[in-house]
Amino acid sequence: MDSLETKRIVDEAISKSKLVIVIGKCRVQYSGRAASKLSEGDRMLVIKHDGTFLVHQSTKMRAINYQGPGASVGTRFSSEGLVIYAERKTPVKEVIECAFKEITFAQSFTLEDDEKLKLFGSERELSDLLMDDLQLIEKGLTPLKQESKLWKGKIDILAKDFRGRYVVIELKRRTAGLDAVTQLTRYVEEVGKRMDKQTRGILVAPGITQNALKMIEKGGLEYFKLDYEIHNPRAEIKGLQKKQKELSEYCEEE
Amino acid sequence: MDSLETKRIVDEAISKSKLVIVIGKCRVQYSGRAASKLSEGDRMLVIKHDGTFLVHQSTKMRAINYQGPGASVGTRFSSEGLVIYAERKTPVKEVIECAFKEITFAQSFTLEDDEKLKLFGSERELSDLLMDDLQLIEKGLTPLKQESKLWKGKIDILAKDFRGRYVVIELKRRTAGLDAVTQLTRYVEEVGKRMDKQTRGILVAPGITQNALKMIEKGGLEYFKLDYEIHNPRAEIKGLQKKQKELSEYCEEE
DNA sequence: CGGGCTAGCTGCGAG
DNA sequence: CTCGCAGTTAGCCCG
Repeated sequence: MDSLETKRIVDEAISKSKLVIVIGKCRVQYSGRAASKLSEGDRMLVIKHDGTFLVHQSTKMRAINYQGPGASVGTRFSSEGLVIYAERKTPVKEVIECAFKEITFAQSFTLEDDEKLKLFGSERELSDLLMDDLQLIEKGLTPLKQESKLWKGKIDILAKDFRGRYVVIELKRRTAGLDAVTQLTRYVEEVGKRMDKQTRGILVAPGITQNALKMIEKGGLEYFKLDYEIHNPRAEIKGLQKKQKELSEYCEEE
Repeated sequence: MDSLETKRIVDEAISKSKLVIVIGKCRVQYSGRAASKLSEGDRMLVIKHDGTFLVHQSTKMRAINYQGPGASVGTRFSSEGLVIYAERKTPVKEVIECAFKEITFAQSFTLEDDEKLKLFGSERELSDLLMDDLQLIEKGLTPLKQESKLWKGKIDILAKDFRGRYVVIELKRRTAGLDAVTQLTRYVEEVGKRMDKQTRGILVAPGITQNALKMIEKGGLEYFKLDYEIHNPRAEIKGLQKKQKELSEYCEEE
């Protein structure tokens, strides 16, 4: 396909806010938050009307090189042929350039689409379900606040147990790892200092890694296995299995 | 465009391991790790030969619905028209279905591309630079091990200072937040327990959030501002500014 | 395979 | 803008 014709197609697509696809052999260069070079090969370039600039290889989900929404796209000719580029100034100056040696295909399209994705089984949905019935986790547990903000971060659910102790609940929609435990630790530490040394912390997740569980136990925290099913169009909590460590010591244990 | 013809194009693309693009008005359903519904609208569907299945809307970088590499793709006719789907069994059963009401465009392409991206300015590259000259951070600092594996995770750089104290270094290529500090805390805690209570922890990053800095200070840790530039084709450390808190107490301070 | 972690993460939402 | 965090995170690497 002709470079000049391709340039016309891309320029027109940009001015008319259309989506444009260019397929061909190209080299890619990027410079900004990081920098990269990609030698010649066949790729699919997609440019959206919001400035999104995606260079896809023949495999993988993610674009190998890209520019996010807000970029300004342009075309020019170099000694090598047609160069399509996208530039962004904020938060840092970034440039991506795609130099086409051969062009297989180029066409623009109008996409009308106002629909938003309805997603089920998100952490927020599970959190709402738990807020409605914390008893599922433990009898006597009453919700205080969802998304409670501390300076050390944001607590998923803050509650009080039957004895009046604060309970920090960290919820994960999938297997929890060390990061989840450190998060919980951080919150429990702050609530404990600000409110009450007796503050408890419960990690609620469908699974947990070995090391994370070990850390939970050493840290005097608790883990609750949460089984849920996504019925579509909504999630539902199936059953809850306790695995509670006897509240004992927050004091260091070797 | 004709549905039957589109089906033929997609089926042929799958069997011949080609990339195929379908553009048109469609509804999308997904079920697996989560579930979702997307009402009718114009979208671009991209299917790669490795099973990657991407449904793109007219804006944003990320596909609104997708299936990763390894999915098996197929087509069928329903009462509504052509349905293109992708299925995966591991790690959990997942299905995505795209039901086309109208088809604007459908075509397959062969993409030959063996090139890998060369990326500069990655955390690993910065880590290597630091290992070569830890003196930049502090005189008398000598490297012990990179990517040292602990029980509680993986330390970026483990070193010893001029007094023989262990120093855990956590490196971030961009502004560090609370998560980076908790990570560091986790490592310092383990090294401190296993090796030496005097273990220090240094967070090295080009920036740090207010709360993260507060947490660094309260936790008796240190922060070093790392200025680097990516010259392409490699990163280079520009200057290093110390902001060291006098090593004082690991004991709790209110 | 799981486990831990980076990512040019992206995207969202609150301040 | 910044900050904190979820994500069908994806992708990598190492046991």
